Amino acid sequence: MSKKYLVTSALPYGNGPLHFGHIAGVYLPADIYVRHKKLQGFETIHVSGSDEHGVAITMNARKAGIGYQEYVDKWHENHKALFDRYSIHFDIFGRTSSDYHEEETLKWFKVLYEKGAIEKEDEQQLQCQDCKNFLPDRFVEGTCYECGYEKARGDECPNCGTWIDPIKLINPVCKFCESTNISVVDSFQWYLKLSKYQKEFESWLKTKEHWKKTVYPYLESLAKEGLVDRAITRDLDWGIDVPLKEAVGKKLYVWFDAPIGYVSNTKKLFEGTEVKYIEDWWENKDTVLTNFIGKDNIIFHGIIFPLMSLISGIVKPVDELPANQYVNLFGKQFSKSQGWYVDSEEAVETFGPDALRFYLISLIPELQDSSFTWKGFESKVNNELANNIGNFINRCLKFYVKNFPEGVAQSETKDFFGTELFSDVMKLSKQYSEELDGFHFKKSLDSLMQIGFKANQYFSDREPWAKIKEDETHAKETLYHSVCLVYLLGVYFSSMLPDLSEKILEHFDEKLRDKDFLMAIYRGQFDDLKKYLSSHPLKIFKAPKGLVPKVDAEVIAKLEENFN
RNA sequence: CGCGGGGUGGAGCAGUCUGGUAGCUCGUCGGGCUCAUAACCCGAAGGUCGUUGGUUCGAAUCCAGCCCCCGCAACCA
Repeated sequence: MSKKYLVTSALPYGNGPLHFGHIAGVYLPADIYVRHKKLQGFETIHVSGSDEHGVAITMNARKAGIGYQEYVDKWHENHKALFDRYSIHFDIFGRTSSDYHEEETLKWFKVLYEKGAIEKEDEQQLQCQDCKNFLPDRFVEGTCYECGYEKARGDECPNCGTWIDPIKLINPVCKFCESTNISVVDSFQWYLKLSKYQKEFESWLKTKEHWKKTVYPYLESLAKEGLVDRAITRDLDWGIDVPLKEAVGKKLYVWFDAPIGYVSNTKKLFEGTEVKYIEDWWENKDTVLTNFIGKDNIIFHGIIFPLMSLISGIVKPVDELPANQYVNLFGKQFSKSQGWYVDSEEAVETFGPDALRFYLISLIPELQDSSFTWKGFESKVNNELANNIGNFINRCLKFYVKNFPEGVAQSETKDFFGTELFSDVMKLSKQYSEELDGFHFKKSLDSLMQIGFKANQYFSDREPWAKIKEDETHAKETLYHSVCLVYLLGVYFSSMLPDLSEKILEHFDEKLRDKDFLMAIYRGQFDDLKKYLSSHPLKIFKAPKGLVPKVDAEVIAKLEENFN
């Protein structure tokens, strides 16, 4: 049985716009990986959806003066539309406020509860007596009992760094309604007893030593400190009801149900088909489960959800966790409220998906934070994508159409597949593919750029513009081989820059755009192509136009002004 | 002494596990070419690899200390 790939992207929280950090850190690499695996011929699905529960959503919906559902509806549509503009494709993009998700989540709760992994525990917490909200962490501010700083949050004092116990805060203030009428109330919540499964976790984690060094050592150190039980219920009026009689008014904590969203959305994807979402995918030993996430999610995807999976036995735990670091904006974290922000929707409307995807790939923070700048965007797109790839395709196709409008037959030239050029390109494409398999997106893109460089070098060395006057056969061969390279570039770019790829391939015969045909070439199998070329002249139907438009320096200068 | 990551020519990064003349892309400078999106090709300059000390015939790479930056710290989704 050959492998199949179940790829998930962190469910975007339905609470605000997505910025370049989300795109470059999670969704873009996931999209590229999925396209890559599909092109290689593996059965692959990309699952994600909106994460629509939790306190932050209730707060912001109230602030916006609209209902919770209406609020999350809005962001769900917004995120979907944005992904579409960036050509980020999901096989399903569902939502956690749906019935099918609630059903799946309750199943998990029941199984975990029956296995003794969930227990009720008493606790004290702050409650605002005016708005009646419970006040965990940052929903309360007050004076630090260690250093006297007046704006200490319920989780941490920004002044002295003390880890705050909110109950001990002096003069607490409710962040929902600014009331100071706050009292300590006795309460109880249900806890996921992770500490009971320390051994199971450690032996599972040992099988993940190959995970990258920003992930494995971190998890290892957390395991060493000992797993901590976590409350998975909340006093809220939005979310999934805790399915226990004594839990009236309590909801499941958003982080309990969010990762289950991967499973529930898969279920939804195959609804009404023969496919069994658990047996065929989530439990299948041939499935490689990969979670694309940002570094803030490592605990949930590297400890909590894997343990929920191991304990419940409902699904198998994650296989690959290529978590990325953060993309900053001019060196500082994105912050909508402080205006340190770029509207990613406006950006893609202005520059199109190819340019942005290209730059964002180079920013994928695989091992360390990276930084978005408009100047960087301009220089990367113009100097590399446009000048190297765009210009090569342009110079080559224009020359070809002008001088050989009827195309060139293979019999008129030396066999392309026997050339050193071809074997060089094969080496690079193999590298490209292997780097992608290992989640090394930047290096992978490098290999593609190397193909572009080889192509330009070949074209220049052979001087077809001069040869055409004295030795037409020579020029013909150069162009024939160069056009073959253009075609290969079109094929290889289909995982990284699908829009550009399509634009390139549009210049070729319909047969050469056939999906199976492309997949074979992507995998390095050229029999079909050879057969086609032996019986058809390679013809380009139209001169290229605006394949990779350059980014306008003046537009960039204006955009850059906002960040001085 | 909370945890993790990072500090490599002007910029962005690879190399560190498995020590052995410091590598890539961009930029800069010089040359070539003119088919092409003032693009492309060839060549050159530019780094005591954060810092101090240690191990070694030899350290960016191993060990110890220190300095600086970023993130996380499990109820920020």
